[in-house]
Amino acid sequence: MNSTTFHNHALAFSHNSSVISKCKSMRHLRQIHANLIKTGLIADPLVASQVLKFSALSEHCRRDIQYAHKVFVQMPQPNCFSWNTIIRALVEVGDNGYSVEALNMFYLMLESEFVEPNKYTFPSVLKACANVGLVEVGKQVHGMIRKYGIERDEFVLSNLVRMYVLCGEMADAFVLFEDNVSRSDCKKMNLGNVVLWNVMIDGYVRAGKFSVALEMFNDMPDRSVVSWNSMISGYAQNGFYKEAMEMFREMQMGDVCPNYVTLVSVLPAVSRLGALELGKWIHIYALRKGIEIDEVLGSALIDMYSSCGSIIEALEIFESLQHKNVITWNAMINGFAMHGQAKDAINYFWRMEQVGLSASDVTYISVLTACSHAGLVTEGKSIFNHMHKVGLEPRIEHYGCMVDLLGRAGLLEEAKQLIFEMPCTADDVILKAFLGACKLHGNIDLGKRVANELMEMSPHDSGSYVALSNMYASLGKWEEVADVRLRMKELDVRKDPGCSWIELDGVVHEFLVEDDSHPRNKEIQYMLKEISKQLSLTGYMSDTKQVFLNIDDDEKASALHYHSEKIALAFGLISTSPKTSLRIFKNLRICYDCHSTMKLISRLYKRKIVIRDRKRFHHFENGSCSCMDYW
DNA sequence: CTAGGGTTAG
Repeated sequence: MNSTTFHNHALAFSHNSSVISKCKSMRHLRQIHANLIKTGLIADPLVASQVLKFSALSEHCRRDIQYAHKVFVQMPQPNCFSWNTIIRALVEVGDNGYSVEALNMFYLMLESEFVEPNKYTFPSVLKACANVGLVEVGKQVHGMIRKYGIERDEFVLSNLVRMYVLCGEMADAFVLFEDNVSRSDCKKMNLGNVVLWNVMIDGYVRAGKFSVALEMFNDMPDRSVVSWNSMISGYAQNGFYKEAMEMFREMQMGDVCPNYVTLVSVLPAVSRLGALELGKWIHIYALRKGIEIDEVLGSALIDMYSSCGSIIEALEIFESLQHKNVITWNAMINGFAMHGQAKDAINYFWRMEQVGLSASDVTYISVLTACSHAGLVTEGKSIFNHMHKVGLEPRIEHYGCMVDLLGRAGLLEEAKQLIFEMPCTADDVILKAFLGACKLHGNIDLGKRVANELMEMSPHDSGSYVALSNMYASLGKWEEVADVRLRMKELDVRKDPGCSWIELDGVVHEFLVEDDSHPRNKEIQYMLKEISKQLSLTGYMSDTKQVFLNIDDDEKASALHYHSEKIALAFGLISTSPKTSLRIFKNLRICYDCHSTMKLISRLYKRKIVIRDRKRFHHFENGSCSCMDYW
């Protein structure tokens, strides 16, 4: 190559390189690529690498791994950078990547005599091992890393530890972690160090070892936003909602600011606890901080608002989102389902298909639940059939919805038939739905059989015993009730304690059945007496049919007055100014008596009362409930 | 060229 052509070449390269770096679409890249082939400039490994890098890893547009692969295999002598690029692209594409392909590519790289893997190669290779859970391969790779003497590189090291963590080998991860953390001076706690702690914390959270994770979290010298996020999402995903929210609160006391992921992680906990005030704060925080409300954060907000009783605000978020994916629609449809707005759920279900998104299996669960809670049998059936039409195989959850839909509507025979006909074997949830229907429609014979089957299936689940006992109680068969209770005692099965909570000024107050532990218990008790006095003035008689105990009517009535939602209600009434609406949450489903009481109170005290029970919302206003007494 | 995320039958 003489100096002129070299000069031209260098010019051409810098020109093409900048063209590629400004490239915004694969279409555009193809044009440039074609041109490079025509002019022969593609022969320059640096130019070819740029083309490869764009098609494999561009962040401006959808990557095209197939195209990248074609570019790569046409390279006569790919350099180390090219190998690293294609391996990383293979690991990163899609959800779990083409990890096996990436590993195969890595093996080819090892065989190539022109290149050696370097510290940029191994992070991707380790990720591939972790993705497919190949610890043995990971260990071999670990050996190679040692041989190359790059084990101490912070990126290599953190990926190495993460590989062990994701393969469930916490002991191996810990050895590496400890070796490297104790080695470093306390003075220079660098970023790589925080990452190692974070990876370990994440590992313990994944392994369910929350106390170890927390201990490490407390011990670590420096916490980044990721450290907080790992703890928060770990708690939230494992049902430790209070802990997740507590962490989030604590985080705000410190100097690390919540980011996008923090919000997305904590919102499910806020939803489950119904902490609307905090949820609103998070929404405003995102707006104030300029955190983009995309379809992911948007879906979490929709779920939060609808789970906290504010379906209108949920809808506002939904409408405001430019990009909506299936999960966004699901969150909205599920919101309608929870609020008993079955017609809306169904409308949005069809609208979703109109805008070209196909409903997922989750969508069907939500829309079928909506039909079930509203008694829309015909609609539910046709939507269930629609599933077949679009080629979605109903899962047991869908059959569960249908059994519930039919059973609730009193079509017990049809429900039973479906249980026999469905391709999967009935699980406890299906039988519980059916049992609930038997109970609702007073079919004691069928109910008894299902309850017994259920008790055999899961003898330590209190549900079947309670349902059976309630069925007997409603028929006044006290001997049988005592019998069921004896069986429970023998097997040490306990009724799930009812629990309700109410959020006032951002603080969640929790009440159990017959709870007298609240600091304002005296006033609460006084209010409860006042309520029952008011109720009896209207001639209301407690419905004691569903009381679990065989005691006399007076005692039963008082037992009902101490259901946790009533205590929470009394507390809400004495703690808020007149006309304020009250939102109460309950871990179980609301009982018939509490439901009637709430209706009356909404009229007597002129309060809107919103109750979220285990499954859905009840909006009480002026003596009636949004569920139209069908729940 | 490291770590963290949303919807789901009783």
